[in-house]
Amino acid sequence: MARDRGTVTDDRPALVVVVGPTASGKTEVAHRLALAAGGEIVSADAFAVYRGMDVGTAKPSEELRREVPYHLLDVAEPEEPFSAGRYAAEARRAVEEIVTRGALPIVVGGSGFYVEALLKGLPSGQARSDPLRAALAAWAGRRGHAAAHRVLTVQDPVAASRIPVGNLKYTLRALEILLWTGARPSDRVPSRDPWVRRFRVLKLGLAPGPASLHVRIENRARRMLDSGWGEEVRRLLDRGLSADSNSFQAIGYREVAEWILGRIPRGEAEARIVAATRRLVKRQRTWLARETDIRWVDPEEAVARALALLGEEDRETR
RNA sequence: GCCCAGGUAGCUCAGUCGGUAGAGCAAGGGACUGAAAAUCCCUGUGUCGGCGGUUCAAUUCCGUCCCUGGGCA
Repeated sequence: MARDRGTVTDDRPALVVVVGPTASGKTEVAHRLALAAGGEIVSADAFAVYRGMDVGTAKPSEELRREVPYHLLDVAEPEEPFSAGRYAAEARRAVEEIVTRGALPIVVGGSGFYVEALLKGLPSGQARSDPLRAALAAWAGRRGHAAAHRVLTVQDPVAASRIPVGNLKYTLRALEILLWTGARPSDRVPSRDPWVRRFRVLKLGLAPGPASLHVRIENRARRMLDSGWGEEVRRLLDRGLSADSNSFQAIGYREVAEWILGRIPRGEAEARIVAATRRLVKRQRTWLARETDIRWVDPEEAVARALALLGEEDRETR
């Protein structure tokens, strides 16, 4: 890190973070880097945390997981709600343990919010209540999103002014913070969390060109449908997983369910999945565009560049 | 060949009692403080199938041709 140059020593352990849009090849890069550098991987994927959701989340195969330890995969049941807070806590523990073992921690994933929660932390304190959240949702269902927003405007005009009336989810979240903590959401300060400062962070971004990325997205959707995604969804439905579950909001699961239930042809499901993935990639790019500390590298050269950069930092800070 | 119904934004369609048109989806841009592969915000000029005619003015009325779907032969 630039600000560390000039210090006499920097014996902090390295922490590699690989980010990039879906289908950019992050998983492969991270895995090869782990093999080359003696690393372990910490997934930063909001849906790969769920057990039994493998094909649709493009989870690394059993073979890969035998070659390199993976963390933060399969840590929750699909029926469970999950959260960025829980992710950050467990991922930090995983990173610390990897370092204790003397290995290189490599965080990789496309959930920008989760990566941020891990590195920068979230506002302190327990600020989530599922029962309250359910009650607020039921209330808003009767009264409407405009009424919910009006209540927020009275209680916290600053927060309300930042949230469009149509964004019920954000409005309810703000009311939840208000009712649960008693503090105004707009008064919550971003945590000045020192956790990440104990590492030399190397943040790599992978960004294939739009044309090749689109081809990769199409191939990926077809490959996933060919590799048992239908059976996977069938198993989830058979075990009674509700389509309203958080986990079932992952791209493709509803579409695949409609396909295997005979409501739409497979080609239709595939086309919708491709379109949804492209929209996701757009949102991911927008998110990543504001990060200033990413070193963008060619996916082909990512591993070599990462190894070089890790070595360079060692030399500079020796 | 005849009879119906259509041909309007990339797709599905609405609409103009004649004054050159608008929704949803797609696409593009953006936001993002514990649901994030989620949620939300912004962005709509297209020979209104072709050619003629009527009219100050036609995508809108009339004629004709072409195309699509359905029916009858």
